[in-house]
Amino acid sequence: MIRTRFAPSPTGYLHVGGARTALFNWLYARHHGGVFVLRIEDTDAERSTDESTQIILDSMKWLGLDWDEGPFYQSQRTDLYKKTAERMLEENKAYYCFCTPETLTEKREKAQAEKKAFRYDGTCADIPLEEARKRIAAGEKAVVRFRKLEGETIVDDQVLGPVKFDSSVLDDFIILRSDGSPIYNFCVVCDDMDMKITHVIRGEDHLSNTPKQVMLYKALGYPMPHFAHISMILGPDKKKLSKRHGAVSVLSFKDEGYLPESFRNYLALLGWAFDDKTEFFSKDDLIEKFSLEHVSKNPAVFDYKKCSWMNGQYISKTEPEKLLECITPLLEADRINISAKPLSWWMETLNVEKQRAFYLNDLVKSFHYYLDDSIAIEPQAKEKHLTAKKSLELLRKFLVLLEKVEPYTQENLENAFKELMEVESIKFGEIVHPVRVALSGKTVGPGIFELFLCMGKDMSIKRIKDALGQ
RNA sequence: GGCCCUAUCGUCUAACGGUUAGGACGCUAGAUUCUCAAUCUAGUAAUACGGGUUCGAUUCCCGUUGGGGCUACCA
Repeated sequence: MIRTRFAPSPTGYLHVGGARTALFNWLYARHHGGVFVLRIEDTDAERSTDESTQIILDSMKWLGLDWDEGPFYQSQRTDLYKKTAERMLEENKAYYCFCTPETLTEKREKAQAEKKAFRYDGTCADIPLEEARKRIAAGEKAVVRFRKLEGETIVDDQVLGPVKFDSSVLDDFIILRSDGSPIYNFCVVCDDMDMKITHVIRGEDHLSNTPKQVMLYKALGYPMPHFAHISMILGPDKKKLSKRHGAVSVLSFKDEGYLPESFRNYLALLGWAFDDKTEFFSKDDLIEKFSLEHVSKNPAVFDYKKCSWMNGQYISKTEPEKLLECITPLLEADRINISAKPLSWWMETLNVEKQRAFYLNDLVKSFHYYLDDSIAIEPQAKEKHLTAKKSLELLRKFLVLLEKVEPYTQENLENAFKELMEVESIKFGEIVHPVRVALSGKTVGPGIFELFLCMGKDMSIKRIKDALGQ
């Protein structure tokens, strides 16, 4: 049975990189009919917050990444870590260290000044356990250090292949703080073992930690999980993607009007590809086709343009019923009254407007010009099409014809335009632009007849009158 | 500084020793007797560099350079 896990630390929102890690773990588990575990790594009491945990949970739900077990909280599992550490102490695989943070910092700075790598010098490595216990009983503070293994450690990575680390680059690292709380590298091993994780899929920033963990597995006599490290996600400047680059939290994409399925699709394409042409994948496609073999090794730059293009593609392919459901809260937030129009009108208008929307918010904006009492005309649009005397004159004449259109159909609207074009001997383009700007306040939008039909006769007349200042 | 990962169009990527190096985003141009940021069509653009191995290297090996990561009583 394949078991994967996503183990974020709740020190902020869930960002793009974390989301992709979660996605790959989830996909791998689902593809193999395995189990996906969620574990919150909150052993850093200083930085972990409940709000962050909630945001992470919300983000995952939005992306549709459902977990089978958890969320487990490391802060509630200290017994496991303490017992394991105690066992290691007894077996002489770990030892108490009384060096103070101050002396350690001093030594580290000195090493840095000499441009040497700092490694713990083993000052306390030979203190007998009994003596150490007496000193602790007497009130001294001590951390627990792991006695590192000698020789070469090989991480057989599922994405990168075998990666060698020499023992000399590591030192006797701390597994328990002086207050008895456990350190990340130690918890991970205890938990992954306890939760029977078979595949550890995580960001490449954890690759350097892996030899430490491999040593712990060996020392503890635990079976080794498979490791798979996926490359970092970069910003346009090729630096690790961060706040500096703009929106990076998953929820901000939600707020910007992304559909979770499109965002998930784009995320999957960052570091993974199925073949040389397919790029649209439904949830089921992703589950069926995902494999670690097709994960690429090199870092990927997050392309906001392609991401929004993909969102636009999804929006235009989405059924209007579904779209209305998605934007209902947004409409309400914008005080647009949904019951002001029949459902059929919403469906028709959504089908028209979805064609060129990139974000759900674009859709919401478009409903303002259909439904608001009055609209603001974009300055540039007004300048270009509603300022020249001739434009206004034509618009005035068109209004007269429009009022007589009955019944209000595309054919009759076309005839109204034709009549004006003949009488004034003008081209379609000369009248269509002023009309469009009058109706919507914008220079771009749906076809003019679609716009008229969705807007309705009364509102169309009102918009033109408003534009003429009547 | 030390250690580790990595290198195909500007970007995401396909090719797993033999292809006119493919697709997508972007960009440019044309089309749409109505707009465009939509749509359609066309075009632009890449194997970082230097050595090997091989009949043959994008592909395998080594080095250089570039990019990234780690180097805490953070995760």
